[in-house]
Amino acid sequence: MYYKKTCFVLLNDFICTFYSQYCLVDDMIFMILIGESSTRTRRRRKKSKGGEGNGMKKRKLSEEQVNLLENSFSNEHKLESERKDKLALELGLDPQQVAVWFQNRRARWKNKKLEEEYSKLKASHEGAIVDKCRLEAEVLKLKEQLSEAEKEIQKLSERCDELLISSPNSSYSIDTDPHFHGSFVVEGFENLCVPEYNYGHGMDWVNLYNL
DNA sequence: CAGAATCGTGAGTTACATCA
DNA sequence: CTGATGTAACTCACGATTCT
Repeated sequence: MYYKKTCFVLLNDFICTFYSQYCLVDDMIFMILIGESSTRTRRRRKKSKGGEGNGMKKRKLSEEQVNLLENSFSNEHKLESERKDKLALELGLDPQQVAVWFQNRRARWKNKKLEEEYSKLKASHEGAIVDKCRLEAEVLKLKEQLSEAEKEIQKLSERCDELLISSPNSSYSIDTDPHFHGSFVVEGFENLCVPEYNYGHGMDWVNLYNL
């Protein structure tokens, strides 16, 4: 049986090759599809006028048939030979039709699954973008706060300089005042630890905490 | 073991039916 | 009537299994 089918396919291949070479294209014969995108050649099915010709007229499966097929598909996506024959008998269809239906149904199922997966990934991606925006806004806000703090420190530093210049002979000096040894505290920055060696004019230490 | 035949399947395509 | 869409049917390639 398959031998006959193979012979038919081979014969078709021969006919197609022949006609493609000699460009004898007729509505009643197969044509060769020469695709640019594909390396392999495909036979183009001829249009069946009124359901005659090589193939049976395409007919829609009844609701009952589809329901039964769907039921069977939900149980098992693969179709063994026995099940195929049994289903075909039950549905009054050709086993080949059942096989084709399962084949197409698997393709549809796969497409649907891909679409669902894509939707999930898209939603997750959009969520990540929202998070990113929120974090960027937070970073901006923190940078502003830091800038304000720097300005405040700068002001204090300048004030210290002024005090030193205005009273050079005063016994009240940074060197002698124990309050200026070690770290000092700026209002609102109690937890900020300033290194002892660098509380002069420079703001370099601040950069240590810069983002 | 090699090669041919057979079978099942995925991927891609075509043609037809249906609907807005 | 027409274009879009869904789907049955088809083609091809390929891997696995069976046969010779």
